[in-house]
Amino acid sequence: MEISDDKKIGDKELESKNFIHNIIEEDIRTQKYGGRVHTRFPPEPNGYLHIGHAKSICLNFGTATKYNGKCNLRFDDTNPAKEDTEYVDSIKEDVHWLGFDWEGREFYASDYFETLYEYAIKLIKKGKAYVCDLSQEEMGAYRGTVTQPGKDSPYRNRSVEENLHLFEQMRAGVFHDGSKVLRAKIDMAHSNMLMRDPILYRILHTDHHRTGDKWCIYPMYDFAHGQSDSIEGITHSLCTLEFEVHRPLYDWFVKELEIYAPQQIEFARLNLTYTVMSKRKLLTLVKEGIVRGWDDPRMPTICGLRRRGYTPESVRNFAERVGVARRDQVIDVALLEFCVREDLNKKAKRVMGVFNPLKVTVTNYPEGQVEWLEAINNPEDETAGTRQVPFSRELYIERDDFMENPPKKFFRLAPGAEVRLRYAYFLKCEEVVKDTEGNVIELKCSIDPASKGGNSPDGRKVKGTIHWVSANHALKADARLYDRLFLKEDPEDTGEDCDFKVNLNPESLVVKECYVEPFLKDAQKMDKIQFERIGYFCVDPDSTASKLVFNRTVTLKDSWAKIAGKEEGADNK
RNA sequence: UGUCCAAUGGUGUAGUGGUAGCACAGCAGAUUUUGGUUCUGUUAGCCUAGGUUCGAGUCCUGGUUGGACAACCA
Repeated sequence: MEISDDKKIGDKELESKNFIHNIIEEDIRTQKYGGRVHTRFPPEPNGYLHIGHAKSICLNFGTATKYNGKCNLRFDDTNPAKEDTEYVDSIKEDVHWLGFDWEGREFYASDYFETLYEYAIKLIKKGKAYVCDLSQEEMGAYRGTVTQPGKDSPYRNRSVEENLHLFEQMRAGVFHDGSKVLRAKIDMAHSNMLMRDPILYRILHTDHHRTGDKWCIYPMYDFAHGQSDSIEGITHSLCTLEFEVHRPLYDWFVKELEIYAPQQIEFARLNLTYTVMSKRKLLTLVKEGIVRGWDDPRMPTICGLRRRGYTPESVRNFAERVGVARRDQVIDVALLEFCVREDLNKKAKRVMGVFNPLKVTVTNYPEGQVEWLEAINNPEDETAGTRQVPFSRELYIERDDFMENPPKKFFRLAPGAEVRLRYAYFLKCEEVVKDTEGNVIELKCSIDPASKGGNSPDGRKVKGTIHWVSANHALKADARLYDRLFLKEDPEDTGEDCDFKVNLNPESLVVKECYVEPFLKDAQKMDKIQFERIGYFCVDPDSTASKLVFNRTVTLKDSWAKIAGKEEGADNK
């Protein structure tokens, strides 16, 4: 796979520093690893990647790039019961989409099963590991608690020969699942629970997605991860804070095994307001049909963000801006939204689309006449060029752009008021047509023919410019208006006996039919556009030749909504 | 009633003993054929009590608050 130019990593992302970079620069200075920098991104292939993983991906790959080092993609596949190639494929796609390349260094912990087995033998021979027959419940009891020391297993003092023999038999499939484990012999009274003779291997007669039925014993995370780092020559093993307590064990293994020692450095995982991030909760959303799947545009998964219309650059920029530190972080989702607006503002073509149509008849414009008017595709990018937009006697404008009794600061259309139709004419409202119930159903307006293109030769100013489409030329399309999935900043902030689902936003998806200009008829799936004055959208893969489907990525900032909101608040006082 | 980790504006993040800075959010204004963008200004911060020092956000000690740790998960 090639990485296209627009996915290349920008200089900006290489400039900033964090505490990990400080450590690395010191290590380079002291030649701790001969000046090498080698990181890795180590997902377990048991689920889809989310924005939190994106932070880790950007940190690991970005750090390698910054210091002319390397970053491996390594699948931590030591639990065959949960893992699958389906996830391997999606993870590779997502990492690549983000703009990173592992240059063929695609590794698997399962690649090292044989070496890991030999490492275990070495530990047994040193008297540092033993086969234990305690049941799961018994082992729990022997382990003690965080405030009380554990006690030694009765199997702790088996001879090296017996342990060797038993471990060989474990591998040979002599024992059934759960009947025996291999444990490290460390200290059952250690203040760190993980050092109380942790399990190295368990028996699992389950086929592995890569090694098939070759193994019926599998290494635990702690015995596999650090040694995999060591085998790959990783210098800085970056992981999240919850692995901090594992570090003494990580160091213990490389020391006892007398192998190359990478260093583990922990950083805070990413949390977002109005968002749940745990795999379990995301799975709940999918399984219960609350969202349409892992790539539902409301999901914080990378594939969800992609379908929502986020760009790799915007996600990378976000990862850069959130920073890397050791205190828990809850990032305002507004920062994510800012990042995507920032990128899309530079890239998205502007087009007009009407979401809540109100019919306008231009009474002084001849029936049947059509003019094609020139419109700028992107004021932020001259190379985006221009397009032609059809104008005719019958138009649709946005219902919100007309008020019969407007407040002072309302610059849009009102009886007797004049606005500019973008790229077209000044338009004046002459008459309001209502149905029998008093609802406004149509506006009869006139244009100033001299103002064609949007400026009047007499220098007359209008304060408002509104968007429109020609009724007979407009395409009907579906718009999926996405919003935050949860109503509360902290979805976990629930009453007693409630779970996060009580905080779901019932309007996180509103489907609307809209009218868009004919320019869009050739739009391709995943194309990103801005409907002027509305928001950024992308073309959903569900689109067909006969009907386009647009996903709202994010709204435009709306300072009118703020003003209007304040007026309303004032009225209520 | 344990061990470890953390604490800087609303949210994040810099500051490595010497004038607390940046981003987002907020507020005010300018520009504008998107009430978008852009630009300008502005509100707001070192958890606490001691100690070391000429000088402490930074170093030390105690406290407070928050987090992690008792899967044959990773």
